[in-house]
Amino acid sequence: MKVGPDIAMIGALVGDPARANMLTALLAGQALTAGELAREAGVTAQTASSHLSRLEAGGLLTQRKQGRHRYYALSGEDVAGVLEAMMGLAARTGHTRVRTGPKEPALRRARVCYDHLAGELAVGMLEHLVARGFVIEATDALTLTPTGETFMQALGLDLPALAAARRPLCKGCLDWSVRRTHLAGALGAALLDRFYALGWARREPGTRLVSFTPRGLGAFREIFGVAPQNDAETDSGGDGETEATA
Amino acid sequence: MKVGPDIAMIGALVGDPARANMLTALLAGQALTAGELAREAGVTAQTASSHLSRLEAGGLLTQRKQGRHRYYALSGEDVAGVLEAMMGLAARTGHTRVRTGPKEPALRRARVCYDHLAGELAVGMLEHLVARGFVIEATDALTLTPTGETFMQALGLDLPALAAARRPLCKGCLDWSVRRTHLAGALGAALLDRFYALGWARREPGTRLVSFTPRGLGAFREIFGVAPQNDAETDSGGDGETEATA
DNA sequence: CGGAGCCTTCGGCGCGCATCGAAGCATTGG
DNA sequence: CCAATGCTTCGATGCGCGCCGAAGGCTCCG
Repeated sequence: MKVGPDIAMIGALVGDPARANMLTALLAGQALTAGELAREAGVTAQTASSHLSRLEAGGLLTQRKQGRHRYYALSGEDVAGVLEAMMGLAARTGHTRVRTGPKEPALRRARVCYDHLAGELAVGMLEHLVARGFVIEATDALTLTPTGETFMQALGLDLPALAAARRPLCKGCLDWSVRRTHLAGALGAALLDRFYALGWARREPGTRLVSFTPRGLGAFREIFGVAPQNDAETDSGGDGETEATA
Repeated sequence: MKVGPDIAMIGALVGDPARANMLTALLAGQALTAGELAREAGVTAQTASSHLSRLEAGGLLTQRKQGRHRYYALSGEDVAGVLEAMMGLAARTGHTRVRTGPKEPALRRARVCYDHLAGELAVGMLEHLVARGFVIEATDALTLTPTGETFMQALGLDLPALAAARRPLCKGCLDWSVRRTHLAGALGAALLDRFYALGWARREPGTRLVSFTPRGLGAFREIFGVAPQNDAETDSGGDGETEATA
């Protein structure tokens, strides 16, 4: 009985602004040091330390010592998924400023979600994969079909290696901007890596932005049939997420 | 732009044990009164009231006045989705025991709601009554038409007696399985009684379950045109907690 | 109408915890 | 060895808010 308290613990962890800022910063997928997270959250190192151990004790974060640094990262993809879902909720319930910030549109277009692609492009991609029968979308479960495997291998993915990993191959992740499922899991991560390797896109350092080159966008659209709309540039710069404001 | 604080607000709402209990209680889908939720959360009515307005202000709950009760329900499927995702997280991080409620499907199909029928069967029945012009459904108000009166009398209902009662003849009542209105009021209660009398169905003692006999289900479907799908059995007893009562 | 049930608002109490200053370990580098 | 950096622990402070008792508003019922 009493499942309430359990989810309350998760909620309470996310419920503090400082911790929420840390978590959203870590949504970018890369591990950050305690100091960076403190700055990100706008609190002192002591306070951040307290928050971080709390988050780790709660199972949301993993920690790795390296030299005199302590690197923190989300403990898993599911954490990222829940956070994204909560962002979506916050957006829908309208208690968030709908005021679109300067770099919002680009984020909405293509960004990294933990280790895979998110945003309109990602949603469109999955949509296309499903339409062509490469992926089957049941309730909450995604499966790669045999023809889908062929397709992925043609893209240059090493499927056997992916299948060998303990990690689930396909997973759905709710996208907060589009409010639709996009592809996560080992396959989602591998695809994003492939896009980088092909020179189609690259990370904007310090942000969650994924910016596609014109050539990459063209290739992406040709293969995945995602609607055009050029997002083109990203102003970059900026701090690390959370803030921005005009 | 502060996306952090937004998810922090959601988190904080879920983060309080009392509120978390309310939310998980509502996760079953059915709307509950403020009092029931107070009991569910183990707090007094005043405290619950405060929590509920907070949850409503936060956009997680919707509220509907019905008589001297105030029914609260999750504001949408996405809220339920986020809550379940959080429960999943809590389960994974090992800070909880998972409890799966395997008694739900039958309840979803047909159950008693106070004194009338609820569940898919009930929603389908009202749908049919409206489609055939026996009942007119305005916003929040249901009216029995003359042809509807004839129909009810053909079923063996004593309409004059029902009309004589102080109790409103027709009333709408929220149902969670289809998130639609089903028929309550004196007519709804009389219909359920009639089903019992006809031997179509009977209560499972100690639960809210209403189990139809095969013959009764057939007759019901013939008359009200509700989609087939045999509900077959009802498992075990279950606790019954939350709700019910008279 | 008056009484009862359901719920909300108001006021005050008290705990929890986020926060920061200062000090204590650890690691790196000279 | 000492100094510097990165992070943690300790202690104290203050605010937020969860909680309930009491009182008021609605609604239903006889």
